[in-house]
Amino acid sequence: MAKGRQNSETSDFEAVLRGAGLRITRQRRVILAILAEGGDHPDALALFRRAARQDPTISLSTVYRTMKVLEEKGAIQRHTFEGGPARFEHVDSQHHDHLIDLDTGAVIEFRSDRIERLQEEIAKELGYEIVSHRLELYGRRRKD
Amino acid sequence: MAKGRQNSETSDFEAVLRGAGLRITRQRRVILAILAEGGDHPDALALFRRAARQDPTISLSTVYRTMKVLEEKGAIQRHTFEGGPARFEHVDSQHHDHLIDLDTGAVIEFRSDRIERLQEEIAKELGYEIVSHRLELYGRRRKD
DNA sequence: GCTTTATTGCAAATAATTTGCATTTCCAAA
DNA sequence: TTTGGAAATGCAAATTATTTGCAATAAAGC
Ligand SMILES: [Mn+2]
Ligand SMILES: [Mn+2]
Ligand SMILES: [Zn+2]
Ligand SMILES: [Zn+2]
Repeated sequence: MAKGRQNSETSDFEAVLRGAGLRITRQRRVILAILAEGGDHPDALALFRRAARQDPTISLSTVYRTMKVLEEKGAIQRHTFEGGPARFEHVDSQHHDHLIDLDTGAVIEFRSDRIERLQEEIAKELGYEIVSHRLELYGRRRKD
Repeated sequence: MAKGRQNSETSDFEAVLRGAGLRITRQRRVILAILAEGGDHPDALALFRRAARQDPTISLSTVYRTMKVLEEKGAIQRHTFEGGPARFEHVDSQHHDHLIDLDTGAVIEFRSDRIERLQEEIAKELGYEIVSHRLELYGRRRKD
């Protein structure tokens, strides 16, 4: 199941690259596979280290460059949670926002159609069209 | 009116500093006055330049250091809008979120109790207590 | 005024990310 | 298949934003 998913995701990525007239290099394949499998939110260095296990010739520059180009193509998303470097995630499923556990650093995903709708309303009232947004909750487990 | 406001705000700041056992220096007074009057969201460099007009001896380091200490004391807020350095604002009125005009860079403030409430609900459902949050809308004026 | 200690300015250090350039690799046309 | 040229890579150096060490300065309380 992870295997099947990885393959299809990887192919999606290749489709994205090809569709954008970009080349499919060994290092891009490795990086993309990691993002697709992982399902988490690694930063550039984490991504680099994981990638280096599969391809020791890969460089941090390439990770950064790949993230930039993939972000432009809409294949990944870049997050900059408070304090800390940018983190990346594979864009496959629907949009979601994040809750960061201040104690563990865990990133929890959630989605609220009501909030999404309210944002649109607010923007409209102000005479604006939303291009993107960012909603992050920072909190701690409630002890009951 | 701007005069009266400035005075009271400045005094508030001094109270915050005094209360925290911090010293009220010439440079802090200048920086704080600028934030209180301005009502906008300058970054460290902008703050430094404005401050330098009133006190040419001020340094960028001091601006950064002052922002850090005031943030810890809750007297100011730090924002990190997409791309671009941290920006600061005086905390006086009630909480609000921001909409950034992608074309002009303008920062528009808004507040929605409904969204605030929904955030709480979501966190609660996930078993969390919100400590802080960040909601930013990025958009452009709608042409009608 | 004098003493103590926080604060400052300056320069150097750090952290994250980007960029210039020579070299390698992809890929599609032959 | 081979091959030519453009795109991508690795490495080192550059940038950007912010922090920090340290000697000098200046608040605050006496
Ligand atoms: Mn996510
Ligand atoms: Mn604001
Ligand atoms: Zn959202
Ligand atoms: Zn809010």
